[in-house]
Amino acid sequence: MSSIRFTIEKKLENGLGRAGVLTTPHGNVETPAFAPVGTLATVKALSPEELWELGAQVVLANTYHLYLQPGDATIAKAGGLGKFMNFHGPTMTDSGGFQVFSLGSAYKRGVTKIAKGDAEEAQGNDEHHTEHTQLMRIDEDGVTFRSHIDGTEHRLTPEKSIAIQENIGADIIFSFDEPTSPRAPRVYMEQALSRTHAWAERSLAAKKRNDQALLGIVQGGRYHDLREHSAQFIAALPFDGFGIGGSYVKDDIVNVVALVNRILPEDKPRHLLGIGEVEDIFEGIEQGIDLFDCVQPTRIARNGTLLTKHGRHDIFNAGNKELFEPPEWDCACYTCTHYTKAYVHHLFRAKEILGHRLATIHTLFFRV
RNA sequence: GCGGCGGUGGCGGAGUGGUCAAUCGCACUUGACUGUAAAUCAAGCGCCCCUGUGGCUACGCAGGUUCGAAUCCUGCCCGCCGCA
Repeated sequence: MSSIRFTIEKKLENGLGRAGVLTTPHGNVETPAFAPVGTLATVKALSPEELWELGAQVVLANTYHLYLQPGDATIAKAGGLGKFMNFHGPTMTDSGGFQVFSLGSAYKRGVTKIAKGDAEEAQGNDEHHTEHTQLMRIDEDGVTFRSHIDGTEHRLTPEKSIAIQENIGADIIFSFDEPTSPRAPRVYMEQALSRTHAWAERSLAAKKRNDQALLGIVQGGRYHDLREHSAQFIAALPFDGFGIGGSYVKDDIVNVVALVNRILPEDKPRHLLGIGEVEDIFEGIEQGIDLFDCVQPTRIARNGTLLTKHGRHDIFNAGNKELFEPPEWDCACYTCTHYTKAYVHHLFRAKEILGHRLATIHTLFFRV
């Protein structure tokens, strides 16, 4: 018996796309939906009320970060994530798997999970893959890492990740996985994939609470045959839904998603982890994705880039100085109905906090 | 008037005989950002072009010493401080 219910209400005639409703203990999510990322139990720069008002239905927080601070036991005492951060809607937590990548093979190397260029280019072996400064050490059983905050050593395993996520208490949780660099050698991706699969089974076995939905994560990097194998393996396990994770070549994301979604069971929700940008979302929806999360809108907004129908708008640029018009003319968000580009530009120049808030409100409204 | 200190790129401020178009910070210009190590990071920032181990002009002004001066000497101008 799953703690969530997923109902498909409409489907594309010739394709994988669908719209539905995901019912959780903390309310419904009309899918497809975008989950703003609130890593540390806060979507940076916004209050939960503002988040709700701009249309966010669900928030994703992070296991690794909340385990380090304030500690999952504290959140449990507070009554769980939603109560702790005063967000009354559905919540989810990533398993900490992504930090195996971001603090591991990607650490201090300017590597992201998405390789630009084409598939051919990305084939290049990553010679430094195993030997450079990183905060993670991976073995078959789990991961030993050093806190990026104070350097203390910690251990994360599938069992530990699930225990922490049960303490945090989100409605939807994820299995512990190992995303790889898009440039990692195939041999390494195969090893990582078999770990991810073993960890998926252990995550399921470790689960105790029955009021949380556990989603299994499909990996396989940029290799289609590995993706296919992974989708089949994960689909066969009794998860409440699925996450698609890992690394891609930019233009190939849509193909990987289509490939995986043709294999995953139709009646369970599918979450495309950490994606994405505007085009990625349109393509993902078309290929049957129900849920997205991504740091991109909140991060670029804080760094001065607003998203609009007409593309990116860098509010920091000098040209905005005397543009006394809304960031986007026909936008109904709080920022656009009350403030001008000139003002938001001024706030960014002056390093005023309100600038980050107004930029985030607009860009997240646009994305959601 | 005398004495002391000081005048360097938009600003602050290094440098005190050669490797100086000149450390660094700020400001400015532009770019990046995809399960947040991120209110972060990167590049540029005298002028010119064939964009380079390229050319030219620069360290208050004018002279001088030296193979070579932002750096030493002389005079002048300006600022601050002290004494008259």
